[in-house]
Amino acid sequence: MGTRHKGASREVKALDAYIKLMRAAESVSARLAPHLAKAGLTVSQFGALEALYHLGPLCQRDLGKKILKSGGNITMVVDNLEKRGLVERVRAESDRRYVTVNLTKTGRKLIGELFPRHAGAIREEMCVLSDAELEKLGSLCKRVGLKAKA
Amino acid sequence: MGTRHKGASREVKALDAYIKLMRAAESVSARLAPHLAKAGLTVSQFGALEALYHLGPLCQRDLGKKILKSGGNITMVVDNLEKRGLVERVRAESDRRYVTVNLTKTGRKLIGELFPRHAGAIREEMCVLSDAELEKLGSLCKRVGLKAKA
DNA sequence: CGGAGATGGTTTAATATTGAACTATCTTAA
DNA sequence: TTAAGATAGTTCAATATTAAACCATCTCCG
Repeated sequence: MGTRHKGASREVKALDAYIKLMRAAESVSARLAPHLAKAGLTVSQFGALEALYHLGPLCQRDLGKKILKSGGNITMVVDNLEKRGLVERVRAESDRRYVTVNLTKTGRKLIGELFPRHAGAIREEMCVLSDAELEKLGSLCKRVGLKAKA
Repeated sequence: MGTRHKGASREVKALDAYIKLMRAAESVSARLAPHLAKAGLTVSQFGALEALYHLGPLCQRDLGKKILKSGGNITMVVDNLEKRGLVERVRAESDRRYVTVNLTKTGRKLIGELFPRHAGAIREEMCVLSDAELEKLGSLCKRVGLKAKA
């Protein structure tokens, strides 16, 4: 068997794994999103609140890094959260370029109640895998995801 | 150790795997998208062309199922592909509710050239994993993704 | 000091995305 | 045959998303 065939087979395996990875992520997201929608939150809005909840106040740039979104997008997501009174913007005194995003009392209450429920829903989604399989999946995904830095 | 602690540990594992799954999918997508953008295509547009290329003409509903998008979205994606002359809509004679989407000669040429290059890029993205690991990742993802039907 | 360049955020234009309301068409059953 | 219900597609409103242009601010020299 020549390298040409070997290369083709390798490519099929890579494509197949890639497609299944994407489908899994999309399927799980799609099944989880309605859960958040009931609380009137989009996935990004939830992600932002969750980051602020677990990491404390962040500037928009750091928030963007955490939820893997562009600067322009963060402006809009924070805009919408601010309109609903869930977060507030505070211009940093030391360096006036930075805007720190803080959870309001209302926002903290919402995410504090929602997060445990959402975590439960995620556990339900992943329940088809055993503990060992979850770890295996996590470690494989981590390597694929981090490939960028290589 | 009581069930409470066991349950919590299980939840942490599930959350951790979930986050890594999402990150991996987003990271790979983000690294792949610029590749398509060079050809002036978005991920959805590429997905639609690729489905038509490998499966033949499809009605919009089937196209939506293939690329996991809503009906309203398909209308727009096909609109934009049609504007660029890559696909054409044909109203079905037998049942006039259906619109069949066909690749044009231009569209077929584009996806025919682009697909192999894109597949190569995907292989590069997945190259951190061995063949066996790719299969393992694929099978775990498949089970998580298909959980919906359960 | 003062300009050059870097950095954080906003705005804008284009496309994506969904759910819901709506139109057109088909099917079914009374 | 015809009215009711199902189905395919479109439209609309809202938000997401990005890249690029842009403004404000800061830092670092010279």
